[in-house]
Amino acid sequence: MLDIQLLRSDLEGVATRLATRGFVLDTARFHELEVQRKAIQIRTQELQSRRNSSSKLIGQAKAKGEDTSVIMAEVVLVGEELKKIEVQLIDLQDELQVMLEGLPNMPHGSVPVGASEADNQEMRRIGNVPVFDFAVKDHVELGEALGGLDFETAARISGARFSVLKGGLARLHRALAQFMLDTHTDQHGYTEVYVPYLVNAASMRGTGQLPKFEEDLFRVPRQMGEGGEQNFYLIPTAEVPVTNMVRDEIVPLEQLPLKFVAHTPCFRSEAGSAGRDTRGMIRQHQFDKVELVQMVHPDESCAALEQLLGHAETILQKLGLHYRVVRLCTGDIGFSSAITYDIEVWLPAQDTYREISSCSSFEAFQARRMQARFRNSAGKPELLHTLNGSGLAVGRTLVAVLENYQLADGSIVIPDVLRPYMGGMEKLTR
RNA sequence: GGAGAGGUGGCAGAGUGGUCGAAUGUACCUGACUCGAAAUCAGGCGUAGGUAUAUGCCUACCGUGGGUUCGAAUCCCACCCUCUCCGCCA
Repeated sequence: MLDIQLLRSDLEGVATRLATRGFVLDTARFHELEVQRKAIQIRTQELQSRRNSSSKLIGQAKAKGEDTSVIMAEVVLVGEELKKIEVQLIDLQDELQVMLEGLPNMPHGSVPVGASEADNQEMRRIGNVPVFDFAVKDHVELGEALGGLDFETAARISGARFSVLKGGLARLHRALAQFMLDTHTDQHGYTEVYVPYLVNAASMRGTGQLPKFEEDLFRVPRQMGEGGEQNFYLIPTAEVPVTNMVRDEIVPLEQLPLKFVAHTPCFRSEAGSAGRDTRGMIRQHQFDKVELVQMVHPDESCAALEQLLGHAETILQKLGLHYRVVRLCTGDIGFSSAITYDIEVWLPAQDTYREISSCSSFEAFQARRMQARFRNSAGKPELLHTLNGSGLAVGRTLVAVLENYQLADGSIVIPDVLRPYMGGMEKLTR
């Protein structure tokens, strides 16, 4: 959420910056609502003030045993007008709130201006494109031939966009997650957390998935007492539960930065991506991810993003996978993000780079929605900056390992760093 | 699932219809005492919003949402959450 004070003081400036990401801010409507809000709020507060002081007088008069009928008749009139005008004020404030929650974050000044993916900037390529002296197979072919990847059974159990892993492949998947967690906790200073996979609407609102992106989520209806209904939502990323750990909290300054890592499944409805990436494990309703989350002092968020990106890159480097880092342009960054870097890993069967991590700084956008604050050096509560990034998407990393480490006979060499997690196994064969 | 207790400021904890935005303690800040510190004493110290720039005034906020009332932290209703005991259970 953007700071409404900023919209009030520099509406055109905000509109200009949002325009760089293709968002049209209805400045006329906002201005109109603000004018109305101002007038009605002033009137409401005036009436409230009169009611309060009259009521106080009634109390004093009654204490002295004086007659209060005149003043009480007066304050009843005030009360009647108040009732009407308060409804108007609430409606206006609701409409402003809806508008405000629908506004995306403003891109950081360093983000290249562009309309789409095509305008993203490649920052660097690390490692080399592997060369094969045989025709490479994709991960589906490799996995099925190894007897460890089974989409048919998954379809029977659940449907499309699910997978079943077996034997060595299931273990390799687990090894990857363990390796990532250990690296981030032992070498990068993150605290491992285990968190709920079902969260409430307030948490989804806090990180920005709600109210705008409900169709991307799996909702789990939940009957509460006496006709009350509250939904749970399956997390689309660990970002949601982990970032919301500080919702409505005031973190002591000396505890910053907070750095958490979590390995969780992620659930996405993939509405709107029908027909895309239907083959294989690239785009699934359920996948595992190791997520890095930081809550930092506002002065530190840019540096923290570079560090966090480096932490994610370390995993790929240790696995010996070729990748590139892309800086997303204003037209391609996510709704809540101020800056985003994508890491794309090389997939030889597709002869292309595919996103395997997305690292973002949200500045105060999520913190403002969550009321996640710290106590600054002056002793005043101030909004935190939040960041997160995949470190990495486990399913896609498995795909990358299979495709990049395949041999001519369809077996897979286990990367050195994973062997301790594989009982010393060097090669995955049928 | 059953029974009971409770949710108040950074923390602890009073407060059962009017001078309560809220005692008290503690933490924190400032000052005094001191060579300095501790102790002690004095003062200050919630969040958000409006107005607009005045050390100003006003409004809202005591788990959440409704209601009663001229007036609600306080009374009524519903819900959520926490704790204790019993039952069940991985």
